[in-house]
Amino acid sequence: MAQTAAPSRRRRTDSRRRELLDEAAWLFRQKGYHATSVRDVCSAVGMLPGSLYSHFASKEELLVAVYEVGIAEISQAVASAVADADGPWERFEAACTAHLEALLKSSDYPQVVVRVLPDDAPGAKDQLVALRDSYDAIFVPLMTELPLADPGADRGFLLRLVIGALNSTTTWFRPMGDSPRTIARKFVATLREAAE
Amino acid sequence: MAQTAAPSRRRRTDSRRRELLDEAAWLFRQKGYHATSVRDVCSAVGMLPGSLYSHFASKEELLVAVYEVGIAEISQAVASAVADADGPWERFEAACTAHLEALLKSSDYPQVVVRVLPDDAPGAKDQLVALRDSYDAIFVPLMTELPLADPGADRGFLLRLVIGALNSTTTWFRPMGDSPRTIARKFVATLREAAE
Amino acid sequence: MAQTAAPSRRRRTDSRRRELLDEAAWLFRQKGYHATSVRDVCSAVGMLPGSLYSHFASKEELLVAVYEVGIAEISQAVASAVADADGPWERFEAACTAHLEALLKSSDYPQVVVRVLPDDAPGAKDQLVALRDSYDAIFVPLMTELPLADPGADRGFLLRLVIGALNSTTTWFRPMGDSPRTIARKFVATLREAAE
Amino acid sequence: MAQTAAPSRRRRTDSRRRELLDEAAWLFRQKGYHATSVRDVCSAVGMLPGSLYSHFASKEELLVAVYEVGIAEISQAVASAVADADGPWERFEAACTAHLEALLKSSDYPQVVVRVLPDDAPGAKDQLVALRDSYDAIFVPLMTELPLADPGADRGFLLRLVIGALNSTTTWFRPMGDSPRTIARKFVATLREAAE
DNA sequence: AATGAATGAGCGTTCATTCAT
DNA sequence: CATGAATGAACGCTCATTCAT
Repeated sequence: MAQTAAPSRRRRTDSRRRELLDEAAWLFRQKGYHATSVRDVCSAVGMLPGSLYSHFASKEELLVAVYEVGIAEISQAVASAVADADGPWERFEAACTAHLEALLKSSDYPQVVVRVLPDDAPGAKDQLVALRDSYDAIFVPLMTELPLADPGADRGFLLRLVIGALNSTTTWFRPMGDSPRTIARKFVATLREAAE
Repeated sequence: MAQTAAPSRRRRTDSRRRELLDEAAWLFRQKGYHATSVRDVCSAVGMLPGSLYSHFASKEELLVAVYEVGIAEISQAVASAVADADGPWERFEAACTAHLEALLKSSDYPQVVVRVLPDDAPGAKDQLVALRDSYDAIFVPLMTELPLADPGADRGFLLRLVIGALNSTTTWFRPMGDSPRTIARKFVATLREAAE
Repeated sequence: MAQTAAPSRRRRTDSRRRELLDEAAWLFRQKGYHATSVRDVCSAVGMLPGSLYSHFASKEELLVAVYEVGIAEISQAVASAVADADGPWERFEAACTAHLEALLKSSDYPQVVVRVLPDDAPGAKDQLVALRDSYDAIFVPLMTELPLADPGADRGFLLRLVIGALNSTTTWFRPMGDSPRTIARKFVATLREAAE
Repeated sequence: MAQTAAPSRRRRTDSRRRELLDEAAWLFRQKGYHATSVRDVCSAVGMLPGSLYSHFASKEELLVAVYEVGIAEISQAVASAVADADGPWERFEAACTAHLEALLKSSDYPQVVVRVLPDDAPGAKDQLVALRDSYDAIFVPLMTELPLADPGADRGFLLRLVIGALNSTTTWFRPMGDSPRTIARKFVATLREAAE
């Protein structure tokens, strides 16, 4: 009974932080990092510019936090999709589907990872690169187990192209057209024909 | 006699303009549009910030000019490569090779087209989008004539993925590794196996 | 029984207040008043910035409190040194020695009085000036009783120069060089020769 | 005739810079470095805050420029006073008189050197210390040639006390009281009696 | 007594751009 | 064509302080 007080304060605090993150994710995705000012983010959640610094030490740290959520969301989506699939091609397609759905639906966070380059925040570059790498690592075993016609194919090379192709969908995807799932199916079908 | 003065003056002017373009291309490619200031560009060519406006009406117009050169360079490279090739797959591979070479070698201009999004310069967005589209148009007939296993395949969709994959090379390409030509050959070989 | 709680709590409170004072003295002496933030002081004692206001009404009042300790320490040192000395020159030298030792050894408080000007805290200026004056007053009788060669000398004027000279030692004193006591002896010896 | 155009522009430019310097000197002297904002300085000369940066790269560089003028003024005053005097004590007194007059009359610049500590501008500390040292160096030969009763006296030590005493006059000097010249005469007379 | 989120004002500085010279 | 001082707005951030908890 009496316990509700503390959690409620904590919840309100967390919710303010979350509001800032959500708004930053939206703006970073939409306008990019440099074109989004701290004032933009704060005024969108009804705060004064200085108040952001109760939650994040700097604009760069805010970006890192958005990146972390983005990577967490897409990583988790891919990991759980892969866990449910049987067979190497099926796992690969499941991963691509999950990747595209995370990227193209609802949440803004994963798109920030694609749009905002680590170079945009020099002081946080290493953290951002590490986060990106940690995600790419998920795909490596999936790629490795793929039974390709040419077993000596450069799979690291192919993986980079695959991710490049998938991420480029963010620039032309429209909700009215093919769904992320359909895009992924078409994409993998093309590759699979090539490989077998 | 008296006419010689004008051309020589014009030539000097053009060369200053070209210096600004070259420097802007280098900086936009390296740091992006927002992270590059008019000051950066001017001081790199030994000018004061205000002097840029003798050559370009605004920073956005400077970007448009860089875009134009970038599109012109890569378009011309692709067009002439395609003209020299026989057969649909050969033409397609020639186009991809020329695209990658234009993107990854020597000139900074084409990379600016890939790195700087039209959204970064709202006032020039339409021009930038039109330039991008004019380039993509070159690939459409090449894609159309490709003899795919599934003749009903969505070729517009495939084209976007292909260009996305090719452009993503800018983020990981290193001069010490595979050459652009090699990358293109591997890439097309994979697709060709898939298609036939 | 029940009374023991209160004193112990009070003691804890006092100790927190003292920690803040000590840290403020150190920082005001080292970096000056304006260059020291409330944050600096609080974080150095493991408090949050707002918590200072449980102990002091404002940053200016904190400065006043530090000043008070500084004046108290140096006044007491000088007074007790003077009490132990015989003869006007001896008393004067004892005062100078005590002044320099208070200023240059261990405690940070008296140095704050020298470094931080009353003007730095406009709202507390009068209090700070009064504290400084109360200290200078200790020297007045010592100066008055000094048997100078020229009995009509302007002793108020000399006193200000003496204190100015003594206080300037804070800018160049190094613990490895002459001790405060030695500096004082040399200094008074010079003056004494002049006077007699 | 035609030459007047260029100089007049230059003169106006220089005069804006000089206005900024004068105002900065006044404010730094009056309120200190930290308590004076760039906005204070600019608005006092009818400029916008950003416009200062056409003349000085930073607030610290503005301080350095003020310091330089202050050191130049007082150095030149002392040097020319010394050149006109005969005899070691006469030269010493001339130097003290010039020092005090430079410090206490008309110009604000030299007082800034006394009031603002090198520590206040960490990025410019070395320059400020070097400027201070360059001034002190002027006094060294004057001190060295002084025929003291104790020829083995620590003249470096005495010099620091002398300068400390002289500079402390800035805190209590009032134009209605003794003139700088009178203060210097009294001061040197005291020392001279001591020495001979 | 202490927290910590929030305030409101202000900081030093940079920006793209203008314009008289 | 180029200068360079100036603009006006905005930048990321820090400040002393408040107050509900």
